[in-house]
Amino acid sequence: MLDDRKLAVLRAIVEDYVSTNEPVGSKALAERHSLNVSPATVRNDMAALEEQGYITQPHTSAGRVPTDKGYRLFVDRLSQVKPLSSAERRAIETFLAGAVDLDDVVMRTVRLLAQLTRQVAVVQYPALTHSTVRHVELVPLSDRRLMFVLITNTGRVEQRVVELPEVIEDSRVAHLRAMLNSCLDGCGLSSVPEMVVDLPERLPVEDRPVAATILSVLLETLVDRHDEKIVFAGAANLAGADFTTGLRDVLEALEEQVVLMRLLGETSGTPSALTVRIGSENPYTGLRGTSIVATGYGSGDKQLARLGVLGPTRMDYPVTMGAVRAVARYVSQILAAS
Amino acid sequence: MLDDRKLAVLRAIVEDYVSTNEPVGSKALAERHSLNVSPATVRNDMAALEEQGYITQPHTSAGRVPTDKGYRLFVDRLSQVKPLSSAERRAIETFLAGAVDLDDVVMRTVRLLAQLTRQVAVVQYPALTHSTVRHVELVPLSDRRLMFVLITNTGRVEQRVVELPEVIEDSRVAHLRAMLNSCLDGCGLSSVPEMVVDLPERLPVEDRPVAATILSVLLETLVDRHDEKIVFAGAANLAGADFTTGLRDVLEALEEQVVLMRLLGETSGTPSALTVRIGSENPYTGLRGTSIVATGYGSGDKQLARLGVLGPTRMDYPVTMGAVRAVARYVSQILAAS
DNA sequence: ACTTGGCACTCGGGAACACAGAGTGCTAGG
DNA sequence: CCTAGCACTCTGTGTTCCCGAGTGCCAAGT
Repeated sequence: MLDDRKLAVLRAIVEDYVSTNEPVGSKALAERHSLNVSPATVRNDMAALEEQGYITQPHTSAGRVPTDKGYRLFVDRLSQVKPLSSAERRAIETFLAGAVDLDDVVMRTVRLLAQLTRQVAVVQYPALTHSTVRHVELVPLSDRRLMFVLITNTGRVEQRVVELPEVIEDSRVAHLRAMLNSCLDGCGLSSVPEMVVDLPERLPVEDRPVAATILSVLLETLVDRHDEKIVFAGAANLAGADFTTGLRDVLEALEEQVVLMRLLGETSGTPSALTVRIGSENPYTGLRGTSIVATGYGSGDKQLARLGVLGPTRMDYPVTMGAVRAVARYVSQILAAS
Repeated sequence: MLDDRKLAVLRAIVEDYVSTNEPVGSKALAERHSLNVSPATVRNDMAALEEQGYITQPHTSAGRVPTDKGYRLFVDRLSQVKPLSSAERRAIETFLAGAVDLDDVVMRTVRLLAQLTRQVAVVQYPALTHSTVRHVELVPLSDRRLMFVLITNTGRVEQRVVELPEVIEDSRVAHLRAMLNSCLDGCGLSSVPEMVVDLPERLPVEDRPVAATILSVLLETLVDRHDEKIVFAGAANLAGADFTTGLRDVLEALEEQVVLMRLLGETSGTPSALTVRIGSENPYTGLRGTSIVATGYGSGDKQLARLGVLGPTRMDYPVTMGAVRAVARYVSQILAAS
């Protein structure tokens, strides 16, 4: 059905179209790529490819353009991820190494990725869910309010102000703090709720209301932040490209946490594998015309979160995939080290 | 030189051009606005206004368009800030009231402002400089590393990992923490350096190297973050407009912290006053064609930071200014209350 | 002295049109 | 199964033409 040469033709079409942004015709194809066949032959193959929906022509007698299905085949079978140059690797390394805290790591990552791919980069903050508690801190603000701070092993810090049901003096706060820390230190955030359920009973009866209040805020924090924080950068790279759907829709989608979330995708299968979503495969209507290349990252074996790149369907997939994979690896290293 | 009617004509031109986005001609002007003069008279006035550089025509015999100078006059003398509707006020209030922490406040603010003005909103995080220390926390991570956390009265949290020169056990950490807090609690960040200068001497000699390390990180934190964090939202609102300079430049500018910083502007005179920068008055070349409306905000009398809106020169200044002013006030309230 | 109506003038933008060129599909021959 | 040739079909571009909005100026009116 699709012999080797037809595949070669498809590959050539994708490559040419990506680099020129113009529909590619049979003659140019036969010349530029060493197919060793005549344009007429190429035309026959193209007709077959079009028949099966891999390419299409914008209007009669213009060149051919890959369809989403064509890109899909290209990504799955005709391309291989292109590794970065060693210069690029060094650049990544030094750039990421300068980060001072988690915010900084994420910010540098997203900018780096945007610059590397010349597209829009999207990075999700490391999930709380898979982190462990490193420290819990209670800071008295006034006699009826205190600030609750949760520090995780990935360097993330969550903070909330808690209104207390009663006045509480510092020594009791200190005691509570000690209890909380001894109970929670090192335990996974997902197991916090069960660890904490019988905590009030182990406290003197007069401390229980306060403890309950604090715990409810703690649990709320864990739940609230289940919708994780996501940042993006490189919107300027969209300026040149033209989308079927209009630039506005794309920008709007980028500012919706929820949409970004679904874009990066639920971990499908192996978390460290590259996920590619092409055009209409996309869950969000405003983003037909764009493709997403994403992957998970995380220290060691656990996947902490995901990052990726969004660009026009007409993108250089091998290069983009290479960049995404490389950046994910380096970030994972950095996070593991801290 | 510029009698009342000429000013009225200028105002009418600005208003019409802003709402229609098309050069406005003498006939339409005389009709729509009740100037009670003939088109010919209007033409004479327009000629005078053009002579003095307040308006210009894109090409011979098209309507007139305000110049930057024209907008400037309009803003300074011909318009008055338009207050928000009470519905809008309520919306602001409820939307901002739901914020749980500082990040949340800033995020909600910037989105709110973008939505309200249908333009790009820019918000600077409350400056560390004018805040005071609420608490300092030291969290042991391993025997040679600890996390240093600084909490300010505006709810901002700064964190750094500190590599220690020697192994240190928990009791000494606790002692250091107590010292730091008793010394720094409540004191303004700007005065931290002097407060801290003689601290090592008040410690047992064996703690001094460790204390010095921590203090140097503390001071570094204060300096580093002098370049404040800035966020923006509403980039999608740029999609429709066309800039003389190209959308790309605008988006690029928005991703440069430094540029944004200068955009919001150094506090010129009264911090709570509205600053308007129109087109070429702008410090950054890529942003000719855009105007900025900004103002300071802060709890009480101290200005903490600035926020504002960026849009095409052709914007509805009275409405935009009203929205910026209102949001700044509400944010100030929220911050003061927490 | 200012306002007004009249008038000739200027341009930009859209419609109509022709044309060159790229690209195609088809068919017949190797 | 590949190839060469050929007729056909488009798009994009350049040209021309014309309409109309809008102007500037002038002379007459208040």
